[in-house]
Amino acid sequence: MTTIFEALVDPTRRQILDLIRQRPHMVGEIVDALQISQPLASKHLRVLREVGLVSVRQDAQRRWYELNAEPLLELEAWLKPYRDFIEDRYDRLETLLERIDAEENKPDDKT
Amino acid sequence: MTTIFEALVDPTRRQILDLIRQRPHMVGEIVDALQISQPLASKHLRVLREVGLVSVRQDAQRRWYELNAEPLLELEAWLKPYRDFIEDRYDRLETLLERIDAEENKPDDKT
DNA sequence: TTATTATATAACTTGACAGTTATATAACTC
DNA sequence: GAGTTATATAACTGTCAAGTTATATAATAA
Repeated sequence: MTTIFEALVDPTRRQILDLIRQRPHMVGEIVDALQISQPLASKHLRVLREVGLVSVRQDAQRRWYELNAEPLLELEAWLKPYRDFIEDRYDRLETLLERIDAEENKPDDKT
Repeated sequence: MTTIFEALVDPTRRQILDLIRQRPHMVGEIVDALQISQPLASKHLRVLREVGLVSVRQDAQRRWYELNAEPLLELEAWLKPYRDFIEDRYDRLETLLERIDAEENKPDDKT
């Protein structure tokens, strides 16, 4: 089983995703656009299929690959606690700054 | 240069991040918690340092590693257009359903 | 049917990286 | 100082995955 992380670690696969995000592409188009060999494209597309990031529509000999972004929600979910972590830190900083500000404007401040 | 994707592809490194997200950990604690060898922990921590995901605070012989989540914002940024893609599809589906609904309740509907 | 077009797969090569063992560094304790 | 504790690094091994070349499959066109 391949994780979403493994699927995304390869830069060529990320380029493929960027491409088909615009519109479905057939294999030949991907090969031309990314200047890679045809077997390599097929191989990468297989990995992307396996994790459900692309789906295929057959049309004669051609195969149109299109993006299926839903599996990326798993990555979103993974990120969530880290986003919270950042926000937490930011909130604490804000509180600290407010406290300093309050201190500077105390009523008994004689400056 | 290591990308954020490369840093995150290794499950052990993700475990380390999950750990130190709770609170800073020293190397020995990570070794114990994840049941990995000490050199391996050091090696992974090095990678995480290189991409800026952890920072270190020295305390005698100990080194406290803490999370620095900011680099993950790069991943967020990468995800953005894909999130938009999903939303777009959802919106179109909604519009379609509304249209079907309107069709079913046309004034000249004789059902 | 034969030739052609489009894609997938098999077999192989190579490089990179996870993990190991052994050793270095460096600070503390006695 | 000598020994101990905590971590980093060097050198090595094995595995796995990216990329290549050659070939298979399968639909179309002639």
